[in-house]
Amino acid sequence: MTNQSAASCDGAILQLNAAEASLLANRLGALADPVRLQILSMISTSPAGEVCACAFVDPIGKSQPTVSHHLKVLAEAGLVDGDKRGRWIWYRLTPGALNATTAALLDATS
Amino acid sequence: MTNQSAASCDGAILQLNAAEASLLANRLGALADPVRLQILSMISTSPAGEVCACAFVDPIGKSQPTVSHHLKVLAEAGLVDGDKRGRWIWYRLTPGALNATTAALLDATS
DNA sequence: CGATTGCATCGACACCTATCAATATGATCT
DNA sequence: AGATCATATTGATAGGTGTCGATGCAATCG
Repeated sequence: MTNQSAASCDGAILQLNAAEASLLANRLGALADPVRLQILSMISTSPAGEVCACAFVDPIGKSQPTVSHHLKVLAEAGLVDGDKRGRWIWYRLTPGALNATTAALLDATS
Repeated sequence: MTNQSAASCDGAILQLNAAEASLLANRLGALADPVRLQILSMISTSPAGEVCACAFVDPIGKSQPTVSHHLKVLAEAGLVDGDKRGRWIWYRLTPGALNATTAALLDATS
């Protein structure tokens, strides 16, 4: 192989700009936590499609403030939506949000 | 509505145990960074399907050690694979790795 | 051989994040 | 109204992470 060091490192084009990459990274970051994945899993497998906030603490084994923190992260990422009914808040998955994120990821990586 | 606080918070079952959740969270964490997403994007859109490590630094605008760090994270997550040829290391996507992660995520959230 | 080049590693730093105890808030029950 | 309960917020802390300059290492070049 001849020496073509300059040419060897050309040809790669930046498809994803920094802003788009950060946006997608943020959405993926909201998913990259075991507690949040367990929360999403519990909601998705719940017969009613919604779970009371109080129902996460015991199975997941974290404190109530910690669970509350993760629910907030998920809500701010648009992955879940809380509905206050009486003293309780029922969380459900935001329709299409998860699929949108995975689709964006697969799209960004062709 | 009568007071059934105890019953109100039952019925949600933990599907994803902590170990499975951590494993998936780690894989997602490897994706949850703008620089790493840009790296994956550049490789995926490269005509040859592989990109020299030196080709990431300029377009992404981070230092060489920083890029090297992110390539290591991606490699340890099994998302990319580096092939040393001469003085250069060519990175390509690990076939199926991205699809496997998104599939695991969608599966965990039914 | 010595010089150069591509990449990894190290050390340091700033920043972010997960976690919990304590407390606040706001709604319901008695 | 006062007590109780579900949830959020605050404050503090420990550990993780992105970043870069400096340096080391291994391979190629001259």
